[in-house]
Amino acid sequence: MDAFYASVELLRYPQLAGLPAVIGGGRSARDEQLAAEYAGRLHAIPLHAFARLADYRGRGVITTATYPARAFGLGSAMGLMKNAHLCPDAILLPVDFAEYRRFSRRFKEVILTHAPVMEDRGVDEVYIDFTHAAGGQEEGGRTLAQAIQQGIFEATRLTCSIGVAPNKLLAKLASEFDKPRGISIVQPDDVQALIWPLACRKVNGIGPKADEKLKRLGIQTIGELAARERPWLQAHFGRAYGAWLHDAAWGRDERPVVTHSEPVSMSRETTFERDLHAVHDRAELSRIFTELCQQVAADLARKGYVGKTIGIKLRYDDFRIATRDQTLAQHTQDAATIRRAAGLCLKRVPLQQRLRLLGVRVGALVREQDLAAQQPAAVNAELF
DNA sequence: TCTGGGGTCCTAGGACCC
DNA sequence: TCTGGGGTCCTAGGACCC
Repeated sequence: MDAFYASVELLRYPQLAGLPAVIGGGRSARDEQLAAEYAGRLHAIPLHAFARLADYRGRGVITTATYPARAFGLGSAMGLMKNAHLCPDAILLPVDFAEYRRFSRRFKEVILTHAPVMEDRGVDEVYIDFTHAAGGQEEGGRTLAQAIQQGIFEATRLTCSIGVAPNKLLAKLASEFDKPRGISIVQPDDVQALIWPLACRKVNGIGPKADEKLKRLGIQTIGELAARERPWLQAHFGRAYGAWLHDAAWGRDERPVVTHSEPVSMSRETTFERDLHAVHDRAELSRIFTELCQQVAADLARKGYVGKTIGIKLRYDDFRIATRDQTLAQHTQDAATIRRAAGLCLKRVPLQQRLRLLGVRVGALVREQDLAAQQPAAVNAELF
């Protein structure tokens, strides 16, 4: 989807069209106050919008920028405070995940009516298997891609960009060729001309660390990566990742489109408005900790899962991260049980330094009803 | 004036078992 | 005096993605 969060906000507030706006920030008490202050001042801005980016004082990042905001150099994952100077008058809107999820469901429903084999890749992205879908083989896939774009636009007034290719790796690269509203088709023979000139970082799976290392080794583009011998890459990046890098550079990818998957873990975490100290801010920290446990417990219950591994995550004021976890004898979704186990985890971690973030995670998930069916069988097995 | 939240997967060492 | 080989589970950290 093109600038998904921002596009959804533009549907609600068409008066933002053409203006630089960013989605991000949080919902702290101060955010709410700021919003109230602006409510009466700018008739064009909705009640809960924060208006000027320069006036924001929170610790958030930009999740999405409208295309006019991108022209100012604003983009996702940027710190809001740090980048406010790039465009002080940009309008800051709070994230509304519930709304984005509603639109996410709608556009995915449309896709499923055209092509039933779809892999969910998050709120704004999917892989679609065109192989056996109507129009999927016409005009190199363009017929189906156009039908999907049009169907999504009619249902949601949102636009998307589609890449059609022989596999997921290439399709993902192709989808970014012509944003927004683009359709790009990459055939197997196009790898050299269309893919090799791209920066390695464009490949899904080459992140900042790997890209940095590749650059140190004199490799900037995918073509330069393809030119290296497979064993050489394996010597520098490990057997598995080195081989994968080589395959990726040659456009090889055999992964299927996966239509269903089970969650492995659920977590809740929060960055504090100010850094907190385990001793000086004990009460506040404890309150937040309990709340996080209650939230995960509620998430588990709502979705019908129980988990066995309880974990915590801390981010210190210097941004270092520590995690601890503990596996229980039995699966649980109970807030108090999670709180107790998480509390024990917390005791195993150094707490001298100030904390920026606290998180609680429940892993080793099993569906609630599967567990009920499983347990008697386990008891029987032990009898023999 | 620094840098969100919710995930997945991989690696590597150690415990433990047969 | 000299200690295997394979497997699973647990734990901590880290890379990466949306």
